[in-house]
Amino acid sequence: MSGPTRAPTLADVAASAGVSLSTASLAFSGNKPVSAATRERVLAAATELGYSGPNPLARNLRQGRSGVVGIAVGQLSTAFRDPAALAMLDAVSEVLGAAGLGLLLMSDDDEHARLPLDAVIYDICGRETWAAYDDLVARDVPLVVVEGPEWPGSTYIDIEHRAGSAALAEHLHALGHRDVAAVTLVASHPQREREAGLRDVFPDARVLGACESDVAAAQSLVARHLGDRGPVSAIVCQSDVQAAGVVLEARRRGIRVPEDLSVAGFDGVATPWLDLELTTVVQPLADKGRATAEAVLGRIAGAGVTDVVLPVELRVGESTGPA
Amino acid sequence: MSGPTRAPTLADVAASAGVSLSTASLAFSGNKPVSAATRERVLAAATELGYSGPNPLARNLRQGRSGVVGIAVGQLSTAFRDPAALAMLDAVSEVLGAAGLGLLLMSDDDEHARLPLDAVIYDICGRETWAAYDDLVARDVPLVVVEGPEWPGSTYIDIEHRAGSAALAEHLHALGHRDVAAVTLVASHPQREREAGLRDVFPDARVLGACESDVAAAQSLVARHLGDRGPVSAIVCQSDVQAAGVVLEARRRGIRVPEDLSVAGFDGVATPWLDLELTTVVQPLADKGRATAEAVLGRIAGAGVTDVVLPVELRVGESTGPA
DNA sequence: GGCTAGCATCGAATCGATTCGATCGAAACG
DNA sequence: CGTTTCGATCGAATCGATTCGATGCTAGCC
Repeated sequence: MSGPTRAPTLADVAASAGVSLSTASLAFSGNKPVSAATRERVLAAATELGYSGPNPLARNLRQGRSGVVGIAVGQLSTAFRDPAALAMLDAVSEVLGAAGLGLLLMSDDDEHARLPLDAVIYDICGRETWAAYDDLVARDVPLVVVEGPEWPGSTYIDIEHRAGSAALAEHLHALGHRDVAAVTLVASHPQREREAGLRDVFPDARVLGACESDVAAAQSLVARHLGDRGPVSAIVCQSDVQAAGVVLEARRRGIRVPEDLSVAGFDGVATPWLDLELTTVVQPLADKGRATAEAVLGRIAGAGVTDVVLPVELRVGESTGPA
Repeated sequence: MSGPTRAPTLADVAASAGVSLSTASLAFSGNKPVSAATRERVLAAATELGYSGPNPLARNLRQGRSGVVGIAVGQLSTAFRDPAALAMLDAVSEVLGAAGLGLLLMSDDDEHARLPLDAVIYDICGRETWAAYDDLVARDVPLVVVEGPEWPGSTYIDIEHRAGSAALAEHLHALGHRDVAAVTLVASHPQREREAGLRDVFPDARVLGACESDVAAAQSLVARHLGDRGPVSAIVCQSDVQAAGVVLEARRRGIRVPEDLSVAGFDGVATPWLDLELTTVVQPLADKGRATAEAVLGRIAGAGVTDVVLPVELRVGESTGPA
């Protein structure tokens, strides 16, 4: 009938239903009881006017919350290439989704200061600095840091990097290995912890080099550096994906795993393209994600900071054997 | 000095700087010129009061935009297990991020009606129905559908499924193959197009079965059904990840690729854990992501619907050979 | 019958900015 | 010198809801 008339608001609905704005609001939100008849009338008026529910922007302003939680993951392209990151993300999303919160991806080059975030999850992915951090602190946005360095005021979720790494090292030591090398991730807090665990058993373990958690990256790293520093009977990696790359590259060069070289991973994710089961340190990825999400919910609800450290478990597979 | 006083607002800053609220606003937004001296004064007052910039929730209400774009991907855990999805996501995020927009993950079980979204990308991932769709339409949220069925009012981004699939089929036909089977994705619009392309060349090609784009899923599918329906000299898959699973499973059973069986994929992503290059249909994943993001920007800016169909290209690798 | 409870509803304040139109001075111009 | 123009600033309206406190009305109780 009419031209491009503006979208109806709750006030229009209230007027059309013959009730006050506040009653109409209550009919939608259910925050206080409204008689069934009134609710009917309001909803009918809404349908007739083509009103599709309260404007979330307005509600957000009034309530001071946006319902959106950011998750900083460094570079998107590399962060999710590892199934371990996905497993955790999945659990985070599940818990937050059930609470009605959305999850917003933040890659660290972007300018996110203008977005309204109720909290931010900082999943370090190999970086210790992050441009937006100070800004978030200034804006009083609750922060939950996963496997990062502890920061004052932020909740801290972690796993037993050092103990897990040491348990794996002891396993190798018991097998008779003495010349052990590591493929590491780029410098970061968890990386240092893991190296410390390795050195608890092998004080002068060598570092072959650092690379991302990526099959191809590990392959080319090993290809470049395997012969560099004398004989090595075992290589420990910082992810199963890296370990898979090392196994594949070793085989390509005629080195048998585990007969000639033992290889170990970290995480405990499935590697279906590898025909042997990796020896690895299994971390509870889903638990980590859930703990992270629950920490977020707690912080949003105003609870204090409660850190979590989750246990890991050595799983001996077929990729390690006697020296 | 004082107790838990409420966070300062722009009005406080304006008062402290001795300017009007509107001038203070302009000093931050720069939407109209403000003298340098005034801006200095406002910013100084802000610093002193610990004001961390205009509240995004308030700005959002006023401007009617949230700066957040949703992306629906079905199940998170399965959607991003394929590097093709990640490559596209990466490009989307890059373009949207540059425009100051955030990307919010929507898994299809969640209730996202309460979130303020400026637009939604619908990356089908094998599903044709999606609970929130009607709601989004009712709320007039611009929709961009990637590889989905066309829906009135939504922008449509696609690739040449049928032509690409047919080109691959012709390649196999030229190699002498006559008994060809397909591993498919679950029923969906692109899946049907691709089957049509296959049947343009092999009218009675068989479907071994459908599974997700996942190495392990393809392996077990092939393990169950390879012998089911007589001899097959070539298997076409709907993703390189699936194809990798088929290659690995074939080898496990002593079937050589490509000597005994030709295997083809789709997408053109890297499969570093496979020691042979797959024959595949390469799609421009980054272009697809960019086109999607640009469509979103256009729709948010109020532009009309402009669909995009991107070309694909056959890449002959080492996984296909003479029948 | 008078008094108290309790439920449904309403009016008004509020969330924190952006932005339109008006005003005021000073510079530019003839 | 009078007038026009333009830039800087201000006041007030606005975005669209939620929510607090007050009011009216009905029912229950002694």
